[in-house]
Amino acid sequence: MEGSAKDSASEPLAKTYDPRALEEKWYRHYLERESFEPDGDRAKEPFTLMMPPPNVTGVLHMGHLLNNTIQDILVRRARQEGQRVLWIPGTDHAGIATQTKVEKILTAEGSSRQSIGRDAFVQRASEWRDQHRDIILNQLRKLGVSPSWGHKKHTLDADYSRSVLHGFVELYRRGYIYRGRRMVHWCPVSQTALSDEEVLMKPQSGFFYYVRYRDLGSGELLTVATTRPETIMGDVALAVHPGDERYRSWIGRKVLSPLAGCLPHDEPERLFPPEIDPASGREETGEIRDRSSYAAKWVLPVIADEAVDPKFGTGVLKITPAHDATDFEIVQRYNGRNEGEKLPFRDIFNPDATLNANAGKEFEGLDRFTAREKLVQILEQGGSLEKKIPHEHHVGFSERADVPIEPRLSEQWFLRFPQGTVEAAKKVVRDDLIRFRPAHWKKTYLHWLEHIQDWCISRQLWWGHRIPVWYPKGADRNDLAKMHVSVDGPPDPENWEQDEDVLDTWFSSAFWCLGTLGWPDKEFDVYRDFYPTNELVTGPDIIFFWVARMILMGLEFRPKTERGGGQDGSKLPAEEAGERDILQKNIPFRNVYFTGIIRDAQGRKMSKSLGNSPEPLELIEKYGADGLRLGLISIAPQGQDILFNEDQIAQGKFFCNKLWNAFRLRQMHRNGNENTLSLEEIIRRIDVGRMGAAEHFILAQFLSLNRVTEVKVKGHDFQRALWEWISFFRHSYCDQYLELFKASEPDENCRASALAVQDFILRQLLLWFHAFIPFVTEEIWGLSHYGPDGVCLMNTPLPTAEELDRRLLEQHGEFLDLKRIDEVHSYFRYLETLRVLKTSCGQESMRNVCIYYRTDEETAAAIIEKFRSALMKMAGLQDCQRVSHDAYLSYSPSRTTGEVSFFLNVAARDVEAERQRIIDELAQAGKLAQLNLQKLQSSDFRTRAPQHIVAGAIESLELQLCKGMELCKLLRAHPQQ
RNA sequence: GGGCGGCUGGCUCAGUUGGUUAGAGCGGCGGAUUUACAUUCCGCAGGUCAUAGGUUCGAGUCCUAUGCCGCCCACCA
Repeated sequence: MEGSAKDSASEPLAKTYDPRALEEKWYRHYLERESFEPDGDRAKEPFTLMMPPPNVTGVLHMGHLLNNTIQDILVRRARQEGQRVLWIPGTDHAGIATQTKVEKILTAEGSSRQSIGRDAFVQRASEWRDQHRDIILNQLRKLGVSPSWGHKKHTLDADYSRSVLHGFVELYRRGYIYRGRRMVHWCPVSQTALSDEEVLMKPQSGFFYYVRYRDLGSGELLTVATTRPETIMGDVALAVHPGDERYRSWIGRKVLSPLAGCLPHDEPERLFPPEIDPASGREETGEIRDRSSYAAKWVLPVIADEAVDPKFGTGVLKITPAHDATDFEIVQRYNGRNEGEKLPFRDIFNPDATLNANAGKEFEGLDRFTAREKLVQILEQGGSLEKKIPHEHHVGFSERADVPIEPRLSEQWFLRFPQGTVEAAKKVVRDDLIRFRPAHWKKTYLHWLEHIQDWCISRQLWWGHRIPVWYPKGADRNDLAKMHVSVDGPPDPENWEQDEDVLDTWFSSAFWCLGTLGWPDKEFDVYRDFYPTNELVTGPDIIFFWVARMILMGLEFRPKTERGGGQDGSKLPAEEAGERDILQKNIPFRNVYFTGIIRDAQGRKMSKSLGNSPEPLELIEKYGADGLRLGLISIAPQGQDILFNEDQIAQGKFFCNKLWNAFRLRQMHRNGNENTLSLEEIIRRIDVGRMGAAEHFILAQFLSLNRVTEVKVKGHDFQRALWEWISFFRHSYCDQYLELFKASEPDENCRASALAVQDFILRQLLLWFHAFIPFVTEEIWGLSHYGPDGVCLMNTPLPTAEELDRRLLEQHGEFLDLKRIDEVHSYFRYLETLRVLKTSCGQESMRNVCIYYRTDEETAAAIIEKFRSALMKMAGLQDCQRVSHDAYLSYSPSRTTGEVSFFLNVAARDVEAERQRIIDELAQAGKLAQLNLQKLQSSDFRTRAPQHIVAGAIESLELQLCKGMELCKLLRAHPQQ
């Protein structure tokens, strides 16, 4: 196999890091070995993750990249920690979206779904789906994701469909699913009902039309304010608040619609004569109502209802019960109260939101907005329009079709979640049995459950799971006793007709954690130890659509599994709703990680229409999957929106390159007897007695970081841990340690020990970074022989910090020398001071400068002498000499750390500037000293602050005073001439 | 109308239970060098931590109010 060892000698790393070839090579390698399938070893703890199934109609976007990168990191890390990982990928059939796509194709062919019929349409849609279902998943492979491809699911797969239908049948049997004629949100474009969640409220500027209705008897006028005058033909009453003094006398009276008599084809003689006697109005009304449909249409009673807000508009509401949810309820209440007269529910719209025959000849066939204009014109001409004023209000839009929805009265299927399950769903999240990250989404989730509404789950579409309900042919469908509800249908299908509707796609997604594992069939046994799942990674925008509903379904069905403990199919008894341990076993997942939305540099949402989204595959091409993954994660704070910046992605690639080169350097220092580089071998090769100070320094830092970041990773704080490792590697390891290593000239034995320390760190770095950048680490791993031949990095466990500490201790005992580590810290401090000194005098490029230093502290002098050669190389010096403790070089540029002062052996170009700089620095030291002094002067501070803070203040004061003294001496060496 | 999140150098963000002089990356400016790596390294400039109060020996951090930006929920026709 390429990339793994053929012999024991190391293969050199190529001069340049080229992600393309090696990423492709390794992905193929993993697939061939089925490395992503769950390990068969049942002793290992299972780890399950369900990929949120992308829509088959979708294209890969930035959100997918981020989301799947996070998931991949989680599962790769779980594998490295010795867990048996099952990550199920899949796709969603996307009911409305797919149906719309296929219908468009049919339209282009001059055909339609109606003309080809249901079976042929479903066939066409299936074909289209088959062509597109794996596109996104295949694109995701380029990102290097590692789901268990062998367990791929699609929501319309036969087995998954059975799970969905079983869920429906069971919920029906338990009495939570019912059919009813109710007001629903209707999308006139898709021509289907929608759930509340699929409606988006958008602000719209329109008009408030004040329309006059005339009392049938007295001729008095009553003004109604409405935003939808086109529904006047659907009016069946006017309503006022029962307590509204202004209109009390109107209740029970009859008014004439302002449209009456205004239409050209209307028959004026049927109208009531204007001179009608008010006293007899009541009887006349009744009479005319009875004998004329015309009157029935135009004569409206004024009724009273609490729902009317007296303060809004004129306080009078026109009632169109077929086109407004509030009006519908008002009429229902009214009809419930009234034994005699019942108000009708007059529907004046077609399914596509054009007006129908009920609206009259003038309007039939018109679009609702055209009708509005025409109607306003007619009202104006008829003198019934009092005024129109601009009005800003919110209108519900269909999420998919982006058109205003119509409230529509229709026969639909609804799901009402049982209160016990709803309470349990609240509890599991409130008490962190399911942990939300970031936690603030808990409130949003709980608020939704507090106000949970019945869910309209039927859709008037053909593409989806057809509702498993059959009616006897020709019988009354409302006869519930005769209905057949089952997964497999009636045994004599020829005598039945199936419900035409399909289920909401989100209803089918609600079973994703169950159905993908084979629930409720026997097959579930195979996977039962994978439920409940561990993690869910998704966007907060589908918290209601998907997350909440999966939790509800999981708790409702309580599948019996190894990890869970529910009674399969049993109800969740209300008294158990408080039982923490039972709930713990029945949740569908334990952690939910909500990702942020990726926005463009200006903070706008990425969208196709704006064209502001980079092409994901191009990014991979440009920066490599590893670079892209690392860049993406490094800019993605937990749960916050992310402003996309391509420069940051480039940084990801730069890091991979740096890593690559650090290993090239290591390989250049290889010697012959380093064939195996197992952890054991590496530890053995560290010769503690010959370890340099630099190795003490870097190893201590490494071990400490290892411990600290492990805690962060456990808390899912990957980004923070990642930053620390990146910074350690770049700054501490490469820039500080390796440069020092290269600059010093250790003897052979010390050198061997240093290389062993490097291997110890590098090996762990590869393991640690592997979950983030799998390919480049795998490639380097293979070339460096850190594991046995043929064993991938992917299959190598990540040693814990505790384990590394323990193994070092076992082999070598406590050996880190704090004093020597401190020396290295001092070295870097002196080096920095020297660099600043050179730069500030414009001597950066000079390598022939000589430095003098003076110090009163012999330890400081010893450190400088010890690191002299490295210091000279790194700072670019020709010489570095100590001068006697009281020698200050006049007019020489200088810098002091307080303990050591450095002088350049050239005269300062600008003595005054040098003097000024010293004084500025002195002022700064004085300011800080003063600050600490002030604190110490306060007895409150001395008594109330903790001792270490007080001690810190004293120490800081001392430091600044020492530095100040030294600066004063330097100042004296620059006398005014 | 209700709720949530944010406000820290030019930009993007860190800043854990309050504690020495508020950090980083990018960008800017100035440099280095036949170097494991220019996909590199060194240095510099730049911040009254949105505003006003309060608590405290001590506030970017806690409390109250206000402002602005963003998001979610909501049947006011």
